[in-house]
Amino acid sequence: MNTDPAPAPRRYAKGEARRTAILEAALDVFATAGYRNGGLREVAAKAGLTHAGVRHYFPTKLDLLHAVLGWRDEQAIRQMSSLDGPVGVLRQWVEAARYNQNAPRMVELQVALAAEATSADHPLHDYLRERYEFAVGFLRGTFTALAARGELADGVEPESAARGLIALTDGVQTQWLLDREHVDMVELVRSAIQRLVTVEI
Amino acid sequence: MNTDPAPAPRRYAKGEARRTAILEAALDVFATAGYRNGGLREVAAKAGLTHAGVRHYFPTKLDLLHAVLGWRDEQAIRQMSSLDGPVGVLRQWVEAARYNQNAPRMVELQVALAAEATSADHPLHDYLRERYEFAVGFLRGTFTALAARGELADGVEPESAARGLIALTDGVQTQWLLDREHVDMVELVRSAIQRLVTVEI
DNA sequence: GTCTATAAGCGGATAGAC
DNA sequence: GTCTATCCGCTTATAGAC
Repeated sequence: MNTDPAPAPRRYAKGEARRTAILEAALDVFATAGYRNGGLREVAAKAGLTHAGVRHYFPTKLDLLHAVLGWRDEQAIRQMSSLDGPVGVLRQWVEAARYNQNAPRMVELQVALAAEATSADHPLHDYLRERYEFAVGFLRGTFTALAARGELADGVEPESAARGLIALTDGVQTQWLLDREHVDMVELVRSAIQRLVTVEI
Repeated sequence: MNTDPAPAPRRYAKGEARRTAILEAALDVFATAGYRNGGLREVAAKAGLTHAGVRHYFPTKLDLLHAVLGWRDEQAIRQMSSLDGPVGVLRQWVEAARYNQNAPRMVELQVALAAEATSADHPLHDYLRERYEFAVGFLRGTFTALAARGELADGVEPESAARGLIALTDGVQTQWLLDREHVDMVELVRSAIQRLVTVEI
């Protein structure tokens, strides 16, 4: 009979390392060439295997991209949700901009993706819609909570403040990619938020 | 002998008229079918000549696109500059958003272009950089003029207000393309501007 | 630049080595 | 479980005539 204790539910070390290598390669490729132009074979080459090997971990190309984006989304959401209140959320929003300022590839990916997934027939169209819907709802809730505390600036409406902040954050990325020396994403996002609330951000 | 007075130093009327006709046709075609799908023959037909005729004025399709964008920029700038003051400029900025709301293909063209011309090696990279540089300078001047009139909201700095407004205007387009029913570009732009100034927009 | 035909490359699927 | 070799159907890129 088996006297061993139940094995710990761990992932296989080699597989995990490969997975990470593939995700890093995919981020690089998608950020440079975009989702449509970036190829599985190029990702595979960067990760040191064949395209069929990549598909062992990520059955479809879309699964791969979702994995890349999902990791980042999860992290961001977890960080913002763990904060003690709406002010913390907005401060974390600024921190996300700071993080992006050190991850130009990720910014390129996001900008490229947002543009190409605009077409209704793009495979990521629905994903992106849901992502924006979630973000708008999340920020709308944040601004509503601030309104209840009386910490919202006069005339600020939660829905349009949410959409506006997201829009500005997106647009700032384009300007930053075009001229990184003269565009300060963090300060632009921070000052925009500051204009929406009465508390110090 | 020639008794006519010396001709005024003017451009060739026919060539200029043709040029304008082609640009109008190209704007229409690109805005309707997009840059990739819009064909020179369709542009030519709308302008009343053959595709070879179009190429006489614009050697390549990219030249034509560049000319269309520059032409449209000039028009927008002329409209904004002809206004009696900085408040008029901001109101015209809102009107530009309203115009875009009726030209979805044009918006798609702009969004796609802004993203792909982000790469340093894109043929329109320099054009886009200069376009943003000019727009930032123009709006910075507008906000500076408002500051001199005491019509700027507290804590608004012209440079970041200019970059922020441009960023928001860009970002709103992406959201609108993803969900035209729930995104009101005009109101989002207007309310953002309203938060920057003390006068009614 | 467009058109047409051809070539190349893509994501995807399978069988099997280890 | 991990991964390669190889194939398929399809889309896209390319070349040459116009």
